[in-house]
Amino acid sequence: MYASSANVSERLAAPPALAISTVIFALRPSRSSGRPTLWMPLVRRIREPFKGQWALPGGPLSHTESLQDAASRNLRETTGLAPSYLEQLYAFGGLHRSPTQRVVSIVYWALVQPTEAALAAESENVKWFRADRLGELAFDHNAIVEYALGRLRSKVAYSSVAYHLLGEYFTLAQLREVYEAVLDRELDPANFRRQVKATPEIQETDKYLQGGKHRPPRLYRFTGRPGLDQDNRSTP
Amino acid sequence: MYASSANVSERLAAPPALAISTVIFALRPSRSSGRPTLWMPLVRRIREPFKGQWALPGGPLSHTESLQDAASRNLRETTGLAPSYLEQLYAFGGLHRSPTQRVVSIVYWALVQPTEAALAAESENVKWFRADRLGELAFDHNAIVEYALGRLRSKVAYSSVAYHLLGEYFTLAQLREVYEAVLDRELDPANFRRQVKATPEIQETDKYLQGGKHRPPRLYRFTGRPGLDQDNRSTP
DNA sequence: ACCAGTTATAGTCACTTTGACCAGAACTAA
DNA sequence: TTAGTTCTGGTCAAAGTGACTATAACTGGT
Repeated sequence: MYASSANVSERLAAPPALAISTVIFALRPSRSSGRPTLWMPLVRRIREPFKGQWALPGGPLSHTESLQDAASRNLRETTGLAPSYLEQLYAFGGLHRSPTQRVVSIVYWALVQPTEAALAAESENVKWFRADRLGELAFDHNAIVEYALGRLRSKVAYSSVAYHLLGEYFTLAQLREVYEAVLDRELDPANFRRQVKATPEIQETDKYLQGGKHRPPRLYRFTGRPGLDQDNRSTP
Repeated sequence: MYASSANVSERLAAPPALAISTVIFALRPSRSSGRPTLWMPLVRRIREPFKGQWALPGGPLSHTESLQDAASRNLRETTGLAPSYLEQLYAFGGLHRSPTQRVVSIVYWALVQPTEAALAAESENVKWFRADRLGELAFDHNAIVEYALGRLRSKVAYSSVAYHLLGEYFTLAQLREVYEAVLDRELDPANFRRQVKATPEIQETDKYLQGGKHRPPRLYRFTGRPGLDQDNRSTP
């Protein structure tokens, strides 16, 4: 790495290091209640600083890729995941984020669908955690995750990102559980249904989810934009 | 600068350059109508690339300052302004933003009060432009300004940033003119008044604006947070 | 002193949205 | 067949919003 072999004065002369990291959200059933909850993959640091601690997936920025491509590649390399939604979160550039060098991290956040998330590679150094039960992470990554959670909550409330946490077909109850998991409060099923059915991006299908213990609910699908970052189309 | 004295292979090996830029908004009376409109200061490029063209104020990131401090300093140095609001906008990192080297720009946006803006230094190389009548700017700065305008509009609509474009005391008509200038549409005075008076951050004073040609309007003040970036307090 | 002109401010009314709640429909399990 | 559960459509009151009307309060001119 850049600074690891340099002495103090060389480190001060060098430009700040630039890194890309990603906060990845996916739904998994809670062990206790079985209801969907937010989980995220973390990677174990194999070097100092913070060796052995868990951290957000990330890495340096290559010269031949855009910021978003770098985030996307990083996500794929570390977790094997392809996100259904990817958006820039924030650039973190505090002076003492890393004890060994000055690092500016441009952080993205991603949503992946449950089918993808289920077959995500887990290993000694890649593991999934409940977003509300992370331990102490490396660097300032706890603060970054909190910030990302805040963004996810506000975006779920006013835009239609929640669909990117689900597969192509879903019931309104499943969709409601997503909202409940993210917003951390219960929603009235009838009122929720009314609001969702008022949004034009929701399409009613002829299919029903069979196999449940009760009345089979109708399946819906989301017909909005493909989710991959409408922002960045205008912001290279 | 880093790459200007390097050859092609050295340039490719070097890490991407990191720059801080700022989009600065202030209100000034329009020449034609006299009503307040959005203006912003730009600086003239004195080197290649884009020598002679207008660009956003910006510069490299020093090692001893945070991203926000860098934006703040830059703003002060180039225009002499102290912002009343400052927030990170976006990190732009497309591959071909600059023809000579790979540059990642972390862009901030700022609001300054009219009293400040009035005594801002203008010179051969620093000039104010109407935000809706910029010429062709250097790099991708036109796109960045458009993005900043979008952010300003949406933030004005749902949060209380508009106050940072005004002084301490203001009439509701002045506040409405700010909203009209930013949102670019007329608002009903009575309904606007009703909404503003419903927000707890607005304080009615005993003072009235004298000297007008008509009934003197009451002065109000904004008692919300000091505007300097509540975001960054939690995001170092 | 009065009036015309203009803005400030309060209020009305219809319409929409939202939260709380109720009730029947449709299925499964026993 | 019945009990249990969820799905689904509906009502109702409260709150918010846009369009509009009317009065209050000032200035400037006659």
